[in-house]
Amino acid sequence: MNNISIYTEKLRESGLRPTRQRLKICELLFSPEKTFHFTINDLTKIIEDKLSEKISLATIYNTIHAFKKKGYLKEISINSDKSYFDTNVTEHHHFFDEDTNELIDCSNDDIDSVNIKKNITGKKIKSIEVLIKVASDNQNQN
Amino acid sequence: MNNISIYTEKLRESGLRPTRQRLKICELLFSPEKTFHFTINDLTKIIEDKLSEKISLATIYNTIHAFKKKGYLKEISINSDKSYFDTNVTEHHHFFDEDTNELIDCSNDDIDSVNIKKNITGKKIKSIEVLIKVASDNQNQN
DNA sequence: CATTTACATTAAAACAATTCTAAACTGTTG
DNA sequence: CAACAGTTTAGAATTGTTTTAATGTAAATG
Ligand SMILES: [Mn+2]
Ligand SMILES: [Mn+2]
Ligand SMILES: [Zn+2]
Ligand SMILES: [Zn+2]
Repeated sequence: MNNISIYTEKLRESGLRPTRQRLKICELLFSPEKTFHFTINDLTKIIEDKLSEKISLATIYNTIHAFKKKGYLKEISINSDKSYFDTNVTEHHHFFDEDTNELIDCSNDDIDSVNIKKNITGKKIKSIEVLIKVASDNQNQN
Repeated sequence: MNNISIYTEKLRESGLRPTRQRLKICELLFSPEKTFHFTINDLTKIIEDKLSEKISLATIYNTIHAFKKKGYLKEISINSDKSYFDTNVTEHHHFFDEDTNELIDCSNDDIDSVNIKKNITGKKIKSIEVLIKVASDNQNQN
């Protein structure tokens, strides 16, 4: 099947024209069968190294932000060093491996649903997400 | 009671000598009856404005990091713009008000305890924390 | 089809948070 | 007091991110 037209649609939905650069980014993000987590730096490296392409940082940031705004990507905050993005846009929880700095999806089967009994008055709950930090047993957790 | 000796002890425990600047920081962090959340920028502002003191940024960062390492402060990741710190070092959950960018402790009474059924093999769970993002009902959530 | 216009890409500059550096300072110890 | 270890500081450097402004591209207009 023609993925290009899917990417084109996603770009249009995000308010962007389907350019060569943006289609390349789409291919990296949306063609893998499995969802994954990445930083802008990861993505830039892949574009440079694996694709031997050159897409300017500004274009990468613009495109990623447009997708995030539209809901085609999710941003995950693990630490304040950098932003992580997630191609799995469903509401879900994460393990964060402090040894490897790796972010791993927590299947809904692996956790009981979280029940909030009392909310802030006048506010609506937008999301409930759990972050489980893990590390090797015999590790010094700084 | 003499808080100074408590602060001195905390500093020593964190591997730092009790200097005038560091004791000032201790007072701001540990004398309030209620715990609170702050950014380095918040803290710097308080020192400058309310205390009319001048403590260099480097000293502030050093001291906060030493306390964090020792476990006298906790770092909370909400977004990647800046780090939030918490004087409540117990494991607990947070509401984050997207309208005001305010971080609010979620009392343990307000949430059922989170039950993880399956963990990553060979890893130990270091913490389980829930982040509940809230916003005004009639708000555009970008 | 030529012209206008809107949108894109880019390199580089600007920016903000954080970390590092190196020199001056302080307090303790021999 | 002299030597030393640790501290403070201003400012420089670094890092991730955003903005700018010049140039390019391609859809829309007539
Ligand atoms: Mn950090
Ligand atoms: Mn952000
Ligand atoms: Zn995920
Ligand atoms: Zn808290």
